[in-house]
Amino acid sequence: GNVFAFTGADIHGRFQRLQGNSVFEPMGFDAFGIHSENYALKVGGHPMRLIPQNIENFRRQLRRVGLMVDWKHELSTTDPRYYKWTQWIFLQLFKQGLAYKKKAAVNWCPNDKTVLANEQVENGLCERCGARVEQRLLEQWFFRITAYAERLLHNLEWIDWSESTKSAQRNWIGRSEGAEISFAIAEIDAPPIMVFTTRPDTIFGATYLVLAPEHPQLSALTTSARRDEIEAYRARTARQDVVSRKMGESAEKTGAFTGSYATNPATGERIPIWIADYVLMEYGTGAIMAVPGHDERDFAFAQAYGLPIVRVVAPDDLDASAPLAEAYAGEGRIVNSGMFDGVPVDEAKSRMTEWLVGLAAARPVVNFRLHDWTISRQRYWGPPIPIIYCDECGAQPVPEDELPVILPDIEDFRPDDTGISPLARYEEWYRVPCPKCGKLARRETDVSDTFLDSAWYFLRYPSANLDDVPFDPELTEKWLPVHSYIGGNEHAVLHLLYSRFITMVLHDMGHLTFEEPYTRFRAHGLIIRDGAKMSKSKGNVVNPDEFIERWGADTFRTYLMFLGPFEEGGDFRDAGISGVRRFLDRLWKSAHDARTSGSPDVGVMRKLHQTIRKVGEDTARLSYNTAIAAMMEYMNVLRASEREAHRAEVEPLVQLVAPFAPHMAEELWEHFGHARGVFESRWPAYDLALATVDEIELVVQVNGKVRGKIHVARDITREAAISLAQADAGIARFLNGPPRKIIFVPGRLLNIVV
RNA sequence: GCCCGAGUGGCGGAAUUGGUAGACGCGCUGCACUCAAAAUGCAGUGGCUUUCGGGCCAUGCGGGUUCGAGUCCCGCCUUGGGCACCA
Repeated sequence: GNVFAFTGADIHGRFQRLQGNSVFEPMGFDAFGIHSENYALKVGGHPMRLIPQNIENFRRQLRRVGLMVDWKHELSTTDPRYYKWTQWIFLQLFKQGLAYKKKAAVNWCPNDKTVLANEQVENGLCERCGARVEQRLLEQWFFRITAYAERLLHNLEWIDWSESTKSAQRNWIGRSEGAEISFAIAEIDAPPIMVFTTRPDTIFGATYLVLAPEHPQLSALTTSARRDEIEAYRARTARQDVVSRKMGESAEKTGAFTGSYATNPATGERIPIWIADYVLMEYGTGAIMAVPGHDERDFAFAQAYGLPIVRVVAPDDLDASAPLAEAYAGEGRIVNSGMFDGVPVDEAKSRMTEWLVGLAAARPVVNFRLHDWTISRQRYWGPPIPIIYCDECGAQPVPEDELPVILPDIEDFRPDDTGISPLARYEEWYRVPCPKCGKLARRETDVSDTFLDSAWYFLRYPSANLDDVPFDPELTEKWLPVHSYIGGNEHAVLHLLYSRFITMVLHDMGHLTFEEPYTRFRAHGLIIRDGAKMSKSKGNVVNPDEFIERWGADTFRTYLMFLGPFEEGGDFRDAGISGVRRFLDRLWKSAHDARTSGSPDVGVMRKLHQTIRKVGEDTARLSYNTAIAAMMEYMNVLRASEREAHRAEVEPLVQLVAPFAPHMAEELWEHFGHARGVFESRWPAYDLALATVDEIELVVQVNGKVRGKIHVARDITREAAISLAQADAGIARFLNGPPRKIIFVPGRLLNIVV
């Protein structure tokens, strides 16, 4: 999978270079994080010793694949010269108030013994190890990514990215427009309940309120008669883990009555306040107005507890008093809602919000699904968060000129279950003077999330060898933002979202002139083998070393690109590679047998220019499989001419194939006597006159069915085509009757309707 | 349930705007070369039918628009991915 992605990017880079562009193709290693640390724990080694060995192996393999990488700019996120600046970035966010510490319910992986970001939890399971994630109340560092939610969403409209990736980000950010509505409490003296809804138009149908079991206002609203039941319900739901709670969509709705009532601001009616675990504290205000007539979940709950169900929306063809057998969430007109009766749903949303705002009972609100990014990790293998806690001065940033805070080389780095990092066991490391008052203080012992390391690495590449700045302004201006980024969609809501956020922050602080890190992003597809995605756990991986050994790097690269559209991936079948090898062998042979005497064949040269055009266009849009097919097709023409090919017919093909098979192309280029490498040359230009087909097979249809083909000049006129078609015996026999209509598409077809 | 994407021969896949469906490759069949095999080269290869000219049917299913639909529209089915008791 890695070789597939890198090769695809490399071909693009090499192609751009042949186009005469300056290309910077960097490579780096991101080896901080749980993944590497767990590996070290498993094999009983130390990451500081193991990582360099692994990197060496990767480097060897990547070189073998033939990537045009500028190794002088290689970087490693575990290098203090790099993570010094990762810590610097933390401090920039801290300065802006975008890094803050709070105690909150966070995702805790009991297996990896650390906190995880929301983005690292899939269906309640740790994306890394698959353990069930628990909720723990811990004090953690957060990045205020939610402050950028609107912009992260908005910019998706203009950045040139794969639609699938943009769609994943949109879903993740999860913007919804609605209103926060205030429900006053009836009878007792308590502050109102705020609810969030996207359907303010249905407020006349709100027959009860529901709070999340953890809602902070709950105890004030629980009557003494109900206290025992409420407490019992809370205890029962609190015990359930995240997974079983969230999988409850189809399960029965349960809840408990608080004993208190609120007033519906639209109807003035007294409605009961309940708690139920189908309302989540993490979203909106942690409370909802229940509209059982028009919300599936509310409907199920109302049925279970015998609460009133009122219709306030009716489809156009239905009576307002028609009973509801199930929640109706479709289009229609407002009913049973006083002066709003008859208003279409869409219009009612804004009109009713306005009305409620006028009553001081509501305000328009936009809610996001996106949460702030938890970046603390209670693990060893990461950059220490550069903060010092002082009893007098509080949390103090480490002064920038004291960076990096070096991760100490310690023997026992195993994580434990305390929610505290292993670094906290090393007093000699964490005891430091307060940077402000000088009194004895202690370092933050958590490290930062690996995704922070990779959220800015592209900025570092051009400046990889500079030690006094994270990224040099001039170099950054010259090379960034990244013009072409190719990656996997698994990073859509992780790396790709985080790096956009960090870039925006640095832009807003004046460190960058651009606010989006990657102007063009293309998600590559997945390699399938034996009917499944290639993965170590499925045991269907291919070792590149073996294939390169047997077939050569050029054949391996070209085959990977030939198996399907690059952006969709493909089916890796071991046998299929032989066809690509055959093609490269034939090219090798043709080049060596090429004659210089005589002149090239006109027909072959015509095909050559058509091929140059197609390969160029296809390669530019990452349609590598069709580019390769076009070269193969040309090779077939070259061979079918039953004579030795002329050098002029073969030489340009060497340049076309060079991005795919660079090693062989270099050899052949030298064979043709060039003193400089093939990548010093320019992509051959095609002659438009030659590349344009001048004679075509005009398709002749009768009543839309193909009845014949006539060989004609490309620019044949309608009249000439018609008379030629009528003269053709094979076609004429279908023309039984005078033509009623004739369609002529120049250069394409003629359709005679009789 | 909502949002993206995909369904085409035995297989992987082609078909810029509606205009010859199946390019290219694998596999398969036959032939040449060889003592033989491999490699290589040549020819054939969607299905059914045929008097060997051809004819009919075919792009997940059912409708529609059009002279003409893999491509556009409506309704489904299957499948990959994202989100999901998100109000």
